[in-house]
Amino acid sequence: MRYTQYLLPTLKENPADAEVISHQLMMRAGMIRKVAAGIYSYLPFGLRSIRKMEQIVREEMDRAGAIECLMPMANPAELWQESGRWEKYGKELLRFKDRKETEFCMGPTHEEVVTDIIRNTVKSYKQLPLNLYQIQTKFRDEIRPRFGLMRGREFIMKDAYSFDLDDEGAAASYQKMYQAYRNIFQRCGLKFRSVEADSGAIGGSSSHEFMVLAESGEDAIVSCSGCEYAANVEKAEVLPPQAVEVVNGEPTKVETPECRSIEEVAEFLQRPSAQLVKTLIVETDQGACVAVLLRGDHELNEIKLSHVLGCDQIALADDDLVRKVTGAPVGYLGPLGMKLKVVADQALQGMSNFVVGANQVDSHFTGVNLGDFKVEQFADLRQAIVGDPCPRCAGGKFEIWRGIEVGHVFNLGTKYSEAMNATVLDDQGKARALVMGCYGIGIGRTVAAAIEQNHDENGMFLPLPLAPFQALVLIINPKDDTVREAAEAIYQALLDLGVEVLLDDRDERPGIKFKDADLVGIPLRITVGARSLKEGNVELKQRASGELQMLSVDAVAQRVRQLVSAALAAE
RNA sequence: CGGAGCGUAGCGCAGCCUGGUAGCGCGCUUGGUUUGGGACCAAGAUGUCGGAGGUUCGAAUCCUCUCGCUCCGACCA
Repeated sequence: MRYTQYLLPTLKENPADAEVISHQLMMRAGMIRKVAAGIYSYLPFGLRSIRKMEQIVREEMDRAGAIECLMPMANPAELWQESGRWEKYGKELLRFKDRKETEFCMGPTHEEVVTDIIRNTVKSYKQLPLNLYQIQTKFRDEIRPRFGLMRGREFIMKDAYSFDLDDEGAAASYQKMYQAYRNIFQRCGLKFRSVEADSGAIGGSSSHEFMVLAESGEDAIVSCSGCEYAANVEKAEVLPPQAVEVVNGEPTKVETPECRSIEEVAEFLQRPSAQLVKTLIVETDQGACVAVLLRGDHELNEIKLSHVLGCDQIALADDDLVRKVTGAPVGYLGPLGMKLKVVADQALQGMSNFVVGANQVDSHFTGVNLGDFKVEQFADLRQAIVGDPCPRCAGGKFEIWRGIEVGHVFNLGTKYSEAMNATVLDDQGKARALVMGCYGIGIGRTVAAAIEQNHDENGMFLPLPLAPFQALVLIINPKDDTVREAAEAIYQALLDLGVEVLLDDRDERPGIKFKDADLVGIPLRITVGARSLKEGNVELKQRASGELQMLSVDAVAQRVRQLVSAALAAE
């Protein structure tokens, strides 16, 4: 491809609305343009990366035995009503009507459609297992789209759905996908972790997320320093504390004027915050209020709590509600005399003579012990933190990373097959609901995550398997016939060798070309200029490492070919 | 959804408070000089000032409504 015949509109300045690096760089490198909030066009250069990602995914899915199909973006409401999600999905589901006033939605995911296909076409266990996948544009009307391709409303996703007769089969399908996902992100050249995840509202027994490690990641994950355990912090298990000997104190009311936060109380009473207990009031989706006790220096994990309470959603009560249900102002709540149901983090079982709020302005109790009030239930309710002991091995400690969720594998069970009556006959001639799994990869998000992980102050350097082009031939001065001819020869040689190459044949000053080259980050740059050409040489620079090499005009194409092959083979 | 802010040339912004000929930088066009890390000189082109309504002799500027976009809010007891 010749630059002068291509569309690669680079920007010198960052667009005002781009917050994160990948968004800024994808805009500046002419990969994407915004059309509306969370909705982007993929310009030619960006599309090349997207297509590369898709192809890697496609190859690995095929290799794992999945079969590609393509389902429609427009889904009839009928199917969604059948699964019950037309009501449940909420505002993220973009709904619209056709000219006949029939209701539709833009598919945010395709369990309904795929289940409909399978129930209509698969009748016997002999046709199983099956795994259908597609690479397709999804639409989720996110509350707050942001970060460019990282969290758009319209985005490209690979989604796969497996169908098995029983749980063992489903587990095997799951395992295949898990391995395929590891292969995919490995091939992309990304630093990632696969972590245990909460399966969220979708339900199901097991779930793993694939996280690309990056500072800007929206998720926090823990991994063990000593073993393979890794989990989303939402899910990360915390071990119960060591039992302590309870030294029986007597609850004593103390004045704590103007001390509302844990820090203020700890400071005022001259105690570490780990000797304080905080009381949070949580409102469940059923409208009930519950008091939650946590050690002062710990933080609530709402996901864990919602599981314990058996509800989908919980929210911290606002100040007014707190006062209404406890009679006390925020900052001075405590379990003594609490009328609400009380649940406590298991860490309290390792505490004695702690401090709690007195349900009265400017007052706390010291010397409080578990026997002094009633706790409905103790459970693991807190957020894991750095240094927590590993729940799976002895001696391992938690490390915490930030990650970008690029893939998620779920075991769905029979939730959809039962709701939609997708059954096959087993070898006894009995109808059985299919056991399903679903498996997603955010295509655009993975490319964005790769940029988050691979950039410097001058621009991006996507790993070669994802880069739009593999090599760039940069002509310092296209008006110099000798230089231009040498560059053209190299360009042609690379094309003949099957290398994806961009020829920067623009009549621009060298500075501009170098800046653009760094910005767009094509992995291998061949600079052809009069200076080195005098010795019959050109310069080969690797964008990511900065490694520089002088090579003869005749040798450079072969060398590039080798480097490309090596990079693609390093799986 | 709550809170804050922004819509002025392709991009980044000033002008608005205090109403009176719409500006700057980059980019773009033409000519010339330059040419191994975002050059210089000269001459140009480009705007429904997001939209609608109002106040006024006069509105980018003041008022009302509206649309779009961005940021913050999900741990604080």
